[in-house]
Amino acid sequence: MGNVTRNSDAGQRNADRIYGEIREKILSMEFAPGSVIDEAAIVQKSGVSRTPVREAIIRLVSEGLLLRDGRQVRVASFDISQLRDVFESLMLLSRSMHRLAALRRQPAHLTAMWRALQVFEAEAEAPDEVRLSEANHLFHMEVSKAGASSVLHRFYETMSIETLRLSRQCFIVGDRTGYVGSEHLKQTMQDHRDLFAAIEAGDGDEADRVAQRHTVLFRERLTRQLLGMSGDIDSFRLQEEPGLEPSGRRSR
Amino acid sequence: MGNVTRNSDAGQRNADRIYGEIREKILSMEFAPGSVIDEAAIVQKSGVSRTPVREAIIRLVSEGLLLRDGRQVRVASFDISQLRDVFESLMLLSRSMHRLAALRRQPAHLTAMWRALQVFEAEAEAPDEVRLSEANHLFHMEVSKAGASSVLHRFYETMSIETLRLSRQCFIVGDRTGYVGSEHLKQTMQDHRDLFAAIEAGDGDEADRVAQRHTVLFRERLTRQLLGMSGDIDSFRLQEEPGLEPSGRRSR
DNA sequence: TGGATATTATTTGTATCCAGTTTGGATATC
DNA sequence: GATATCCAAACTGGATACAAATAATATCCA
Repeated sequence: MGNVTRNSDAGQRNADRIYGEIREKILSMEFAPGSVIDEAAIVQKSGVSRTPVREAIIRLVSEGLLLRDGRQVRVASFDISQLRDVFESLMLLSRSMHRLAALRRQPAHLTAMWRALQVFEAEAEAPDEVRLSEANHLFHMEVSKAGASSVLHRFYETMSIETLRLSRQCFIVGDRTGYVGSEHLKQTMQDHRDLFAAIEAGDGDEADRVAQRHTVLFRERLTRQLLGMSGDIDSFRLQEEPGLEPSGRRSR
Repeated sequence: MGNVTRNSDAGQRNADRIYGEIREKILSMEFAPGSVIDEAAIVQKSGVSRTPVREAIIRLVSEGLLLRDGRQVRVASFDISQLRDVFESLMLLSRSMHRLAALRRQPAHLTAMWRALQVFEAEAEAPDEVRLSEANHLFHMEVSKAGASSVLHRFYETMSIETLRLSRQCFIVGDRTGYVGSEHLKQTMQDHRDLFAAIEAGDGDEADRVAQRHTVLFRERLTRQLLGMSGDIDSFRLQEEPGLEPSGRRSR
């Protein structure tokens, strides 16, 4: 079960619980980007009253995961005009954060990072994209905790959540041929290990460099997915479609 | 009247109005950092019911201006352990943002920036610290709009709000001797003009450099204020306090 | 007199209710 | 048949009523 949620249950208030549930559904794409949130339905399903549901929605709007669209509330969606901004900010924050992590990590941080890294590598065996991206997110969160200042950590977490959604969105709409076992996944794991090594060694420059590389790698995967290029495009077999007269051979 | 608030009234909903009012009171230090928010009192004064007041509080908690302290809600306060983080993040975001602004500014941005710059300089004549810091904030917001991506702008705005509060807090608790007309103020205005020039010229490197200088200047003013050093500390006249026996001369 | 427990009061979280507004559908008229 | 108008239903924002939890005070016993 996914749990990217901050308040990992132990939820005291109903409002917190509902908040976590809706958030999870948004991040897991169960609530599709752009779809409207039906408050009444959530009230019905959850069994609580409108008040805690409304609080949850208010918070999610404030965080940017939901947004008010005139009268109704929608799940925030992505458009291409945001892509540049997102990657730009991710690059900036990621590099700075990893540099700081290398300079400030404590032994406890290293332990937590290593554990998260191994969880990711374990997940990389099984072909579950959702769990994998979640493990990846959690690894980067551990790193962020290791060194980022509280402020930077918060910003980086916001960006990371954003990219998690973006990644899943691209996975759904885009090309999803054989990610598990792919070259990209191998490179990702290598990056993680390099990041860990640099941070463990306290090498800020190296951490910065690898973080940069890692962000580029991520960006290229997404763009490739979006553009539908599954590696070598030349391997396509263009075959005559049945039921077309010979003269109907289309250009392209 | 201060108006650092985003939704500059025209607020349709009661909740929005209350949100803006509370936010303003927090930023203006009318609601002191650390003090508890009395929901009932706000309900009484505003004349609306608990529902919109609660919505406002929920949003402000989500933004970090308020925070839940067990049962009650307090105005977020500063402690010295945050200072490093704040300046670190401010430096990072400020430099990046100004660089982007130089690379992407449109004519409309330049107009707005120039107007805000002149408002600041006009305020610099009158000795009103609150209005001055607000004009300063608004200038930097215009710059941020000029070039920062939507994401970066949001982060920078958050930091800027944070530093605005920090600045006012330091002004209240710290040394406040003759800021208006001071060397620091002159340097601030010069920085603003240099920033504008660099951005107008599209010189990203220069914008970055000046932004860095400006952030250092700001940081040094705050630390000086906090440490209570009003310029040359040697000018203190140490005089015998009346009503103390000669042997009672305290160490420091 | 001091400490502990019980009771009360205040505050916060939740539920329900009400009013205003908007949307969808149905009917009537052109 | 199409369009316009009106009515109804549903939803949102806001108000209030209710319940639960915590804090404060008072009383009783040692």
